[in-house]
Formats: sequence, structure tokens, C-alpha cells
Amino acid sequence: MNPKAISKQTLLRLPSYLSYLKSLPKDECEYVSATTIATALGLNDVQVRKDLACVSKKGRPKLGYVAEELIRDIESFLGYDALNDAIIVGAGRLGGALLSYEGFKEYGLNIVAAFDADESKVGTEICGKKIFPLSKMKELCQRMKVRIGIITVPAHSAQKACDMLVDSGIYAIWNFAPVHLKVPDNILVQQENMAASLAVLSAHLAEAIKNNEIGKGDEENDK
Amino acid sequence: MNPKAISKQTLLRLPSYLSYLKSLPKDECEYVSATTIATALGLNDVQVRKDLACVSKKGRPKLGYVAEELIRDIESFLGYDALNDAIIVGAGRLGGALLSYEGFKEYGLNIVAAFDADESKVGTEICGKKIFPLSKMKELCQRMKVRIGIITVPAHSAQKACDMLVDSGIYAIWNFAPVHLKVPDNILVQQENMAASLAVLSAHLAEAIKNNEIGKGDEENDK
DNA sequence: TAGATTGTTAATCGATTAACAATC
DNA sequence: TAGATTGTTAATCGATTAACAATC
Repeated sequence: MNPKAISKQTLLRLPSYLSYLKSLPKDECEYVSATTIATALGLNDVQVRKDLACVSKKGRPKLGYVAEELIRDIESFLGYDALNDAIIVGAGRLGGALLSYEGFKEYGLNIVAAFDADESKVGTEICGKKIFPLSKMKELCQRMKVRIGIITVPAHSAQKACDMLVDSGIYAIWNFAPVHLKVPDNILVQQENMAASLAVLSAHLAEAIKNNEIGKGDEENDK
Repeated sequence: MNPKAISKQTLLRLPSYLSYLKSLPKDECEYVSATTIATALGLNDVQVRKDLACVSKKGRPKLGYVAEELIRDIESFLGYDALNDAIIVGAGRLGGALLSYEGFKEYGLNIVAAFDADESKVGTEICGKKIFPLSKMKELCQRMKVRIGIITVPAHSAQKACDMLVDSGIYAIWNFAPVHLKVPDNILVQQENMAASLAVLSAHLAEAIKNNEIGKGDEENDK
């Protein structure tokens, strides 16, 4: 059914390629090789080549790939060239930060409004984007044909927010609450798991301290 | 050298177990089975059992694991019981949001200060935490024995921020900039890749639209 | 031509899942 | 005892890497 099924790993790596390619000086680098990309990002070159093969045209032996083309192909594959409207549920600190971050437009994400249960927030604006009561969610989503919902409410109300989004006809959810959401099969949930990242950091640090690889402070910098 | 090397995948799942366990009503659930956890989080039960075996005591057949004990063991394994001081480089929107999020303490992360190149921000406070000029970073890190640095600067200055952190004696870096950082071998970088999450969301959505699984809006809700 | 690079096929590696005996 | 659950060993699966012929 799906002719070129792409692995999740590959999908996760594409944005790094994109940002690397964009960081290259345009005039100097018409061609870029998989080996170059791999070295810059600390990856295996065959892996990069396979990833690129999923989304772009063939490279040319000895030269590599046309950088401009690669950028366009990755962007179009990831859907960054078409703007998707999204709403945020939870206009707290994190929600506010996301709401006011202009950079998401580069990724094809356009946050149009926020919703919050807190009546004192309703009616106010963050960066020109209005905060509405939860009761308005369904109507606004359907009228504006919003397909993406972002959850930035506390963990205990995340499932409720999720249910409301689903009921509003949302198709994909980006969840910042550290909770596993239960959704119908046809709804996509992308978990943004900061707690998990933090766990990796924290565990490595704990391990290093236990093994005396680092001191309790900066001793290794002294004598 | 490392007696019980734990897989990165396991490490990433531990926080979900923890948050699930904490969400259980204490009085009702003295014991919790791997099967229950697995079902709740949409995982395989053997996987949960193997993960738990890495960090906790044996479970009891027919009953499961003692919930309280599991919570303690995971927390201690992840180092959440010992508070680590951290600093943030970049006091913009995202940096400010992280700075003012109290919840990190639960994960053993204590953000003590922020640094920013913008002179107009220097001297101000966010949630009682001071913003310092970059020039003060090294001295403060060494004096307070800070081991974790968080990067929330724009992509183009992330490597510079990173170099400064390394020079300041930082041991682990949590990077929110969508850039691959070059660091010495002994420094741990944890990449928080929102662009990658967004890519997954965006690509699935683009695919679904192409396959006509969803309409251009809410038509499927009509007639 | 020689050499860097591509793309593909095969081998390796690691993680997940299945099967099953042991336990309470 | 019967049945739910554990922990372990073996099988499966998928992703990464190695090897190599093809290309410019």
C-alpha cells in the first residue's frame, strides 16, 4: 500500500540534513557529498546516502548531490513548503513560548490561536494570537480547518485536552505533557518527551559521578 | 567495565513508567504488574519486565512489583533524587519558559541562572533567576560547581555557546538549538530536537492528505 | 587513467517479541 | 490446584554498517 515506506529513524534524521545544508554558503557549495554530510553530523555515510535516496534524486558519483535540490526535496518531503494551521491547548509558560516562536513557520507550522481553561487568560493575546475559552475550540477548529493540535497543559489535564482536540476534528497532536495519550487509531500523536531527554542526561551524569569520572566540581581544572 | 549497561531505549522509557506509576492511586495499588503498565502505555509486557529488571528488584509472580519501590528505584536510577544545578545560555522565549518552569526540580534539575549576549537583558530577572553577561559564565560555573548547561540560543550561535560551556567546565549539555554540536569526547550532549518531532508530524500529515485519508478540512464530519 | 563517490547487496548488530519453565 | 505473573532463553525483526561493483 505504501510504495516507499520511510523508516522513522530516517524521518528523524532528515531535519538535521536540512539544517546542515542550509548552513552551507550557497555560492561555494553547489555539490555536497554524503560523506561530507555524514562527517559533519557524526553519522555513517552509507546511512546518509540511503536516507537521501528516500526523498531525493540520484547523486552523481565523484561530485555528490546538488545542495539546492536536496534542500528543496527534503523540505517538500517533510511538507515544510505547505503551511499547516495549528492550535495550542494550554497558554502557560511553555504554551506561550511556542506561541511566540516565529521559527515554526519555517517548518510549515502556523499556530493560529490558543485555548485555556483559565478565565483570566481568556481574551488576552500573546504575540498577536488570541487566547480562547475551551468551549470555542471545536467551532474554531472546524471553521478554520485546523488539523494540528499542540498540548501544553499540565499532565493531569492532558488526556482531557486530547479528547477535546479529537472531538474538534484534529488529525495530529503534538504532546508536550509527560503522559501517554489514548487516541483513536487514525489520530497521530507525536510525543515531545523532555522528561526522557532529561533522564538520559541525568542518568549519564549520575553514572559519571559514581565512576569518579568527574569530581564534585571543577577540581580537574586545577593543578 | 560497565556491569549493567542499560540500553538507550530503556533509559528513554523509564520516565514514562515513572509518570504512570506516580499517577496511580497510592492506597489501591500496592502491587502493579508489568502487564498492566505495558497495556496502559501501549508497550510489550516482556519489554517492560526487562526494563524494570535493569533498575529494580525482582517482581513477585502472580502479584507484580511493589509500586512504591519501583518509583523509588527508577527515581534513584535516573538521579532524580539528587538535585543538579544547571545554567541556561540564551534568555529568549524558550530559555525564559524553561527558566520559569518549576517542574524540572522533580527531575533533579535546578536551573540557577541564565546568560545572554543581549546587554539589555543582563541584570534583569526571570522568576527570581538572574540573567548574567556571557563573560561571567566561567566564573559562576566553577564557583557553583555547575555541571549542566542548557542551550536555548539561535542555531547560528549555538556552537559558540557550547564552546563557552565546555570551557566553563560543564559536563553535560542539553541543546535546544537545531544544530549538531562538536564537543570533546568526555562531554555529553543531549539533543532536544523539536524540528525532528515536527518533521514526523508534518510528514505523516502530508502523506495522509496525499492519500486522501483526510479531507482538506472537516468534510468527513458532514453528511 | 586514478580516485572519489555513488548505490546495492550481504553481513552484522541490537532491540523487540515469542515461547516456556518457574513461582506464588 | 489453576491461573496469573515472573524471568530467561531463543527467534524474529529492523536498522546499521561493511563490502564492492558501477560511474564520472
